Amino acid sequence: MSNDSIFGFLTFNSFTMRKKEGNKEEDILKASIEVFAQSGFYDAKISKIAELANVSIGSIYVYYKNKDDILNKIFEKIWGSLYNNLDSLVNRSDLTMVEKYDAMIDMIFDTFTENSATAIVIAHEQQRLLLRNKESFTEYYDKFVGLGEKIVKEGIKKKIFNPNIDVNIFRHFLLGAFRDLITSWAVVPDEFPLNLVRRNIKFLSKYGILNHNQE
Amino acid sequence: MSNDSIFGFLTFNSFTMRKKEGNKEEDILKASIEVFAQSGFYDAKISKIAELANVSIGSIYVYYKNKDDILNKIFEKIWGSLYNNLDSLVNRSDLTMVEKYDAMIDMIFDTFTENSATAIVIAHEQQRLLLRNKESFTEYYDKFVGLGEKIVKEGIKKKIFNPNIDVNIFRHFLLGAFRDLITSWAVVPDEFPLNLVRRNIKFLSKYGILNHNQE
DNA sequence: AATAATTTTGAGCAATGATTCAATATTCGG
DNA sequence: CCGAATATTGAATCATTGCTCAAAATTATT
Repeated sequence: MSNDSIFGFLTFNSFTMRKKEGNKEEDILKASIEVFAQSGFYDAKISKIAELANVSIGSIYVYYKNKDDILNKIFEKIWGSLYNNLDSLVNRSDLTMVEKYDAMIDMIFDTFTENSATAIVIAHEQQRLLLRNKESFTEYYDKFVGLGEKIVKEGIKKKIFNPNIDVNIFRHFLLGAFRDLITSWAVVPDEFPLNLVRRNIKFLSKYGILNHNQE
Repeated sequence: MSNDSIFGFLTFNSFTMRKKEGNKEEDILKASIEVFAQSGFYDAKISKIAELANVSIGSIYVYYKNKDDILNKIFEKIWGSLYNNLDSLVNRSDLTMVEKYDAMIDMIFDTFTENSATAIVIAHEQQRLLLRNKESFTEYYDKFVGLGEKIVKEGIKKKIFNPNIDVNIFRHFLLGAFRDLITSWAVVPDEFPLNLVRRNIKFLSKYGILNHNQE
């Protein structure tokens, strides 16, 4: 009974506790991302996910409540990651506002291109989920957006960004543009060389928001 | 036999031809747009559409081959309308390039805001349909995009627009931004006053593409 | 009014695919 | 190797809903 401890009451009945093999939970999530990206949420078959994850159908329901739950976990994970990355960026004082803005774009860009299947899933399903789940469908998504707006507002206060721009509208403008471009890239990568897309997003969005270019 | 004429061979067997009442075909389309916008294509029930259109379930299948067919007709109609409007704009020689560009934005904006439910349907389903139907899912959509690119290219040739911008990327940038903003407006109109959205789209997109603002 | 043609109807068929759960397999401490 | 606890399985269940089609209703013609 080597697992005994004075804090034993805090642990799950820890002896005769069988360890789960491999990491089915993660395998299922990865497979789901692929299948959702390929077929869209509604045409995605649980059986196909099970097959791809090398797991039985029943196992899926051990780790996830249902099909929707899988989708939610996918969002939770990617927006959590984006939030954390943006969080460590937002308070850096060694960057100018423009550098910070560029870094934000790079960060979003990198995250999505490194997870292109997830990007497709988000591009396809997020709008619908936001509607269904009117109030905050993901804690992290809201936090992420909050941080993004913070950067833009800071830029406005420092008169680097155009104060006539509505921050909320700019947010949708940028994320919307992002979404279409990332999806297009993920579907036909050859038509959308990454460097080109990144450069264009930066240029187009920046010179729409910089004070620079006022009449 | 008052319907007889020397062109009688051109008419359908015109006697004993019963006229259909009202306009079920259109009623069904309108109801579908509402239901699709409300619930999304997959959660939309044919029975609900029938109810809203004041029509029996069976009638729907007289006018449309199946559920997908209805969606296609919705796209065909809105993109056809957009194409026609843009077509009469593209060759006008009484406008400067900037005026023409602004008019294009206004035209898209007006069409979508006058048909906000359709706008939501497009925002939600188009990506998926484009994927599924890789090659040209709507004749009019492709034509519309072609005209849009023509305007931008003309602007570039006249050195009004920045020649370093990739036209294809700019197209996705603009339409993507549009999509998110129109959807957001349609869902929570109070948070997105139309005039403000329109002005911001124009400003943000223009000053990203005008030669004006180069460093 | 009778007939014929067309339109409308909606209960029920059929297919689909998410989810369940009783049975089986695996692991672990002893 | 045993027994207890946990993990895995996938055939069977169950609910859902798109779509069909035989019957009923409507309209036009004579």
